[in-house]
Amino acid sequence: MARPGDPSAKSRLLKAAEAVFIERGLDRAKVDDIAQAAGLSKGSFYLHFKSKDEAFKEILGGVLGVLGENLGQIEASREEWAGRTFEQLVEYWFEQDLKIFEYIWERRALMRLVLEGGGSPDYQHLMNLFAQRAEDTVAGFIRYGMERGYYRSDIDPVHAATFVAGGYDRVARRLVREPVRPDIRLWIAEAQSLCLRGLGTQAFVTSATNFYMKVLSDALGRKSTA
Amino acid sequence: MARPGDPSAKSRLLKAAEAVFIERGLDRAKVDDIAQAAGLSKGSFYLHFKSKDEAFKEILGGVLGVLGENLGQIEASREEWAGRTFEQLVEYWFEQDLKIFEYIWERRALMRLVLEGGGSPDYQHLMNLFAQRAEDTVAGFIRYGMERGYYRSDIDPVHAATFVAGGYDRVARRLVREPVRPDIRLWIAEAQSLCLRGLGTQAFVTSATNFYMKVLSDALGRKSTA
Amino acid sequence: MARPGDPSAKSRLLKAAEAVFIERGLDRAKVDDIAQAAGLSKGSFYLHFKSKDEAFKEILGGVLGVLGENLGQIEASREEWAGRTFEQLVEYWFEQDLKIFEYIWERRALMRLVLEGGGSPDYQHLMNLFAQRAEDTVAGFIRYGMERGYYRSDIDPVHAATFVAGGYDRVARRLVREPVRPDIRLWIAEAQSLCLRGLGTQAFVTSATNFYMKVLSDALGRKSTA
Amino acid sequence: MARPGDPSAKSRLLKAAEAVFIERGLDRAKVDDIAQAAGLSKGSFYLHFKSKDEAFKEILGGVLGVLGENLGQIEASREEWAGRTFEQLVEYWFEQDLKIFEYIWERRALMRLVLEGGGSPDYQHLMNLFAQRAEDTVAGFIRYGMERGYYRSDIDPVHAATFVAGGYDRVARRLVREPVRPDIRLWIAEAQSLCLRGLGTQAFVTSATNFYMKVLSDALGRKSTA
DNA sequence: CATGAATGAGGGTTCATTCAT
DNA sequence: TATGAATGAACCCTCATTCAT
Repeated sequence: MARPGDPSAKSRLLKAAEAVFIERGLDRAKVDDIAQAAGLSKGSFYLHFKSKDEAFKEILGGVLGVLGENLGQIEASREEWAGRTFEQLVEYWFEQDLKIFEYIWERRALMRLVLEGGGSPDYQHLMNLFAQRAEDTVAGFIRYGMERGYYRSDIDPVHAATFVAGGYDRVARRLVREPVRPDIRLWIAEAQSLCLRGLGTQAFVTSATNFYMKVLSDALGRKSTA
Repeated sequence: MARPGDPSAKSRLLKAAEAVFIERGLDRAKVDDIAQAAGLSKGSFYLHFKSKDEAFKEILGGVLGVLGENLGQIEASREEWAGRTFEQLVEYWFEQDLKIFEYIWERRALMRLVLEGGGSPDYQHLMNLFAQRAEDTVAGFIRYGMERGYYRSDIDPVHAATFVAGGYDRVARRLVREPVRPDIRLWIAEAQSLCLRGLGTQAFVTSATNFYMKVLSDALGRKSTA
Repeated sequence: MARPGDPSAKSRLLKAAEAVFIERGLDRAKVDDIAQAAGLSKGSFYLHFKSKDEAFKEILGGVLGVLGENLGQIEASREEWAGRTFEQLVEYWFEQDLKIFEYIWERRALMRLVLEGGGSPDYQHLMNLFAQRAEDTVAGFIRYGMERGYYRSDIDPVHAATFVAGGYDRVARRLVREPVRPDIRLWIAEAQSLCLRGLGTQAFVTSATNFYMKVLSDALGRKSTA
Repeated sequence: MARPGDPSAKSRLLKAAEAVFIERGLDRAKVDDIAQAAGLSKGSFYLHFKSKDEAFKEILGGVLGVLGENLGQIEASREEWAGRTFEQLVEYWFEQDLKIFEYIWERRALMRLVLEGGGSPDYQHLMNLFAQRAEDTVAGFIRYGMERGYYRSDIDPVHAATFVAGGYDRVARRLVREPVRPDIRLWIAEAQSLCLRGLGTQAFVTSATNFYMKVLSDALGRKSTA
């Protein structure tokens, strides 16, 4: 029996699909279950998606898109950096990472599915595409930092970016598996601190350390009161 | 066509099944692939297992059995505890946990599959059974400790056991996802230390702390030389 | 969304349906394609036709109707035949057949679909119905011819009609598959000549032969100048 | 319920598939029907064919293979032609074409399906491949005939082959639609005669004409006695 | 009348399971 | 015991048809 055209149909299907994919994985997720979870029929699913895989790709694209936009914003903001102090840049970087990791945390169930290949190896290339994008962004930063004298001049930006991006990836993979919300600020502070200590010139490291010390002591404060 | 009866057939099938389950998950694992990986035919698989699920259950039962045996040994050894000192008991406990977690680490690929439901929710109850068993064992210990005066007398052994067993479970889940072998002794020391500090009487904690201090400083030593 | 009521809607749909049926066959023709080819929506299609099959039946009915009308006209004209000469009758018969075969040629793409069952055996009975109708008409003629002494008296009109109708059918089937327009007059002359030679009395055959000779020599003339 | 392994299963499936394809076309043919017509289940069909299309391709490949072999034999026999007279060559050519057209006639139901695209346009390219092959063979002949002086020297072999191959194709297409076995010898004689008259030098045509006259008069003899 | 989102039966394909050899 | 052809349930996807707007 037909229903009135419902403009929310697709978003309801996406939501339902996400839930079912998260619960059962790409393979065990039945299109029928997704459709019914959205209050629709199997046929309707195919009005909005070419295939089950397509729906998964769209969900995947959604999160990768948000993450990509964040990377884009960071890159776009580079022009404004010229007038800032070390401390301001470190803080800006910190806030950006925080935003990204908060998003990952919020959508951790899906992100976990995504990071683990969606129950299928067929989508690894999308992840790889995004990983490359992230690595390129990191490489751009490292080059910028080297030009400004923040980072040591003997660094190979590409190799360093590979390493740093790999580190972030690992942190994200751990984050999505945390049973309870960890202190994300602390995680980031640790990761960034590591990067800075690894890459930075003496002056920059000293400068940045103050910022991270504060974050860490705040974190300890939170921990001890928690 | 027929091959000579091979007594190793079943164990080869189990090994092959484990490998294929780990690689592809329960669903994507084809019986044909398992049989061929064991150098046998699909038909032979069914001579040894009632179904694919049965084979999975048997593998699952294997690891849970080993873990269960460990729990059994601990429980069985309780009679011998009477004549031991605090320190000896703590050390004994530590060694038992170490043995269990080493086993989990060795079979981490399979354990991961197991802990994550084998790619299917159908086996969660087996996991739950084992979890209950572990929780009961823990509760038994807590009661024993309370009787002996090691643990505070205001503890609810069941609630406490739930919490402690949950903690261990989480540690195991993290362990099976570690990309490189972590310092398992350190992990256990931290977990046990937490339990003891949470549960123990003052005297017992002080006593045990020496042991854990040693483990921790050994761990730091390992880390700094690594 | 809604368009103004358009009285041409149904005829546009019929035209579009015919085109799509011819191009893709009954099965592969999608209602959506038909509707869009008519500049309408799927829903509109169902305002005018109960089903896709119904639309096909209507198209089929259209051509069979035209052909049937021709048969009807021939039968209805029988009263006027009394006053005519052999030659006039032969010529009249020739012109009627010509009209029918010209129509078949004009609509050969559709007729081919029709004659081949519309890509589906479900409509064979409609064809059979028409075939029966044609055969009955032929039988009526044969009886008329026998009464008048044109045809031999030892003919079984039903059997003969079956044969003759089958012959015509075959000619039609061949016609619709001709890549270029053949000399339809010639085809008819040959078919009719065959019928007459098979059925007619000596006097009638002689009489009619003159007519066919003329057609044939005209045909040769056309061929030689073409 | 399992049956004993039957080595004839695939050939029975092919036979059944051919029958069902011929009866219903590629689209309306259900795999289930094919399997059951072969006394097997749907699943068994997929033991022998990757897909329904694959089965069709295999059948198609079978007939095109036989036809291709015939072309191959003709080409391979060219070395032996040197010592022969015109008449012998013409007769040889005639017999080869006869063999091919007899085969087409024997398998006309399938050939018709093939020539009409199998109810689907997806296999046209296989037909086109074969058509090209045939055209190339014809072109080879024309070149040979020109070298030997049988054919006029002002011919473009490629263009001529295109025309001749197209003619043969049309003859085949008509043949497969004949309701009763036509006089294939006559058809070939007419086609070849046309080719020879179109292509041959005066001497060759005269020479060949005798042969064809004989075939034609035999055909008339057959017709008049039939 | 027109629309197009919604429906669900139908059929292709996969693969766990059976069983005659 | 070992084999692998045969089976058929299950699930994805298509598209004719319905109906609220």
